[in-house]
Amino acid sequence: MNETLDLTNGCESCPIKHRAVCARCDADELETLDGIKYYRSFEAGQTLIWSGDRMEFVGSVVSGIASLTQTMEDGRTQMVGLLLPSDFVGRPGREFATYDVVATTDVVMCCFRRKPFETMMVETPHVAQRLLEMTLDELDAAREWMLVLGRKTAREKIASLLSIIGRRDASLKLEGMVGRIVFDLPLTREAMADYLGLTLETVSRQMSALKRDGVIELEGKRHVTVPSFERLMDEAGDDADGGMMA
Amino acid sequence: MNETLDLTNGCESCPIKHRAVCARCDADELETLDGIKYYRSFEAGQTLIWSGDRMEFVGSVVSGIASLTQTMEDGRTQMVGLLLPSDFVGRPGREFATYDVVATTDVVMCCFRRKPFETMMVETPHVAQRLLEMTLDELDAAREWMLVLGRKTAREKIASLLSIIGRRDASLKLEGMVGRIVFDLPLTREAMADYLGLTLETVSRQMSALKRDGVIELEGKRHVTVPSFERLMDEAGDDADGGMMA
DNA sequence: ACCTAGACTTGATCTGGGTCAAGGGTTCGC
DNA sequence: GCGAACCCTTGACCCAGATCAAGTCTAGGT
Repeated sequence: MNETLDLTNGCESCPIKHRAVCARCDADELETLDGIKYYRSFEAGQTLIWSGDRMEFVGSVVSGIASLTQTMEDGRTQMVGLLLPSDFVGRPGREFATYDVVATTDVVMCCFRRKPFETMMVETPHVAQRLLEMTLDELDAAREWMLVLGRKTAREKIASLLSIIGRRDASLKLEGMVGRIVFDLPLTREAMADYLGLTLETVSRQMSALKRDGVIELEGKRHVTVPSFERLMDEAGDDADGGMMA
Repeated sequence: MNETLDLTNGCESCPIKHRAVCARCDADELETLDGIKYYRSFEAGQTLIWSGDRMEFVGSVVSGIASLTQTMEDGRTQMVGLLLPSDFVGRPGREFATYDVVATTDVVMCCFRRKPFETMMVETPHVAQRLLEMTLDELDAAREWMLVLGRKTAREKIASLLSIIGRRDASLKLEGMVGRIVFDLPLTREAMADYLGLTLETVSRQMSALKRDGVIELEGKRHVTVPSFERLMDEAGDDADGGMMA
């Protein structure tokens, strides 16, 4: 299940893309980065970082999916971020983690030791600016998610999640987000529930309902076909310019 | 109701605190900033920026409270950010707003024209780094709020909101967050509901319940006394080291 | 003094999604 | 091939919070 690690892809996934940071972007600097940058693999289900742990590295996801989750003492958990390839993990300047980071599928990370990374960041304006951009994108995503969590119905929540995953997945293959989309759900029903603030039973019921109503087709539990992305957006309540013409 | 604008406070509220940006931090540079930096007042209820509008400025809140809200076509609204004094508004590098920004109370903003601010940001590493820090803080706050929205009960949600406002308000006056705290709620019941993903009736009922149970005391609708901050934290489900000893 | 409007409270009722419980399907290891 | 461990589905029931509907309280305005 663990794909072979492709270093070229690793580079393409790198969100930093700066010669002083990403060795793959400028191979002749590899020497000076020895011991600062390294790859690391995690198995599905493994917790990469526990909340409260000292963070030894920051880095970006090369392949696979990880998630940030918060847990209350009584066990209620909420996923607060989904880390897809090229997403950045870790907060420069903060020594201890404030969320659990869990591998949802098998994951390969491109890691940098935290301390030297921080030093480098101060000296390299490019990187701070790139990180700022990425952080602002994450903030936007988090806020979009707050609307989903606070105001949407269970059905809309599921449709929203499917459209996010579908969009991100499909954007690699096509432009324009119209018509048929096919992808594999990288999340269990329970993980979906944790993301959406629902129970896994409700997720299951709503998936069945969306299937019954022809919004999605399911092959097995995970393989999803969306016949009409506009219809899905509609169900999500996002209505991205959809439904304009009668 | 609009307090007299105190420029000294304006400076202290400034999150940027860089001589090339904040004229008040280095008065003799004021000349060169003419036309770039300016103050602006808004009345309670006024919408500072509409989602989709071109953003002419970025800036920080000097006094008062503003909020970021998202609205669905059918009118459901969710507050996705609360802007207290010193918080930054606007996304450098993005031309159009993605949320409504609404003045919850009368608000004074310290504004910078967007274009020159962006140019300056590229040339001044300090500012990008400071903005990164602030954005990371906002991201943390947003994620904390996702847990609240997704997994907490109405009573816990109210307690969480009160503890956030109380903490931020009281931190100006005392350290250590223990015992009695007194503050004025800057939000209507409806705004609280929009923040918490509830209806205003539920907010009202839970406020009454917390009062009945002695967690808070109310004088009028807005003046809140919290006899025991630990108790409030407990109600919020945060249990900040509280309840250790039987 | 009276009127109006906005902010808030409280009650009665309804319902979406939670909870509890009993299955089914697949994929392991043996 | 058989049990065990997951992951998922479906049904029956219940309850927290939404919805609908009166009010109350206070601050202005005339």
